[in-house]
Amino acid sequence: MDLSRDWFARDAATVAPDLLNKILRVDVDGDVASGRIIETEAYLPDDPASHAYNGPTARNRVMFGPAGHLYVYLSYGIHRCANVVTGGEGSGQAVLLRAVRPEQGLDTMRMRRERPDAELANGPGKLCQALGIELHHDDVDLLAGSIVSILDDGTPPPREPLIGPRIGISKAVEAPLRFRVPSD
DNA sequence: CATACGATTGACT
DNA sequence: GTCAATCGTATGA
Repeated sequence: MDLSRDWFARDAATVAPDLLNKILRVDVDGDVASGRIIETEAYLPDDPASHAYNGPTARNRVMFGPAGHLYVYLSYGIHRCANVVTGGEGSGQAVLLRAVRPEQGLDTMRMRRERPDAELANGPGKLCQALGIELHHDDVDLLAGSIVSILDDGTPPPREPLIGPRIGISKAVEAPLRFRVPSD
């Protein structure tokens, strides 16, 4: 079932572990690919590592919009990274989707990635390539039955997620804001 | 206008 | 383990 706007409007550090075991589903012209979210990172307001730290810009404006929208940006000029906007409108926070376990549309993902199954979506850029998330999906509303949506299939988040430091950043390096499903 | 640098990945030693 | 690819964005002249 769909999640509510209020569910996404909570703090990023609360939503991030709650997103574990939810389903990320992308429908590109009827070609459906989905996966179970197994790793996330929270980017908070007043967080030096966050794109939103210096206020709204053309790139990060979606982070300051309504919760439950998708924020997609170009990483290292090559890859795409997908985030879920959280918190109250204007607060500028989001949760980075770092890894999913492929569920539906495995053949499509293999075509897009041409990699072993274990490496189809085990990274933020890989997940976007496998599921078909593109830059033009920036600002898509995940609740409106859109091209990209996040669904709750009844699987609860892990009671004790693995918690660690965030990856690939140079500021606030030690903050324990990365969450992962154990043994996955 | 010039330039430095990524919320990464994949190939290679 | 190391390192190049590749370009939009931020920052400063």
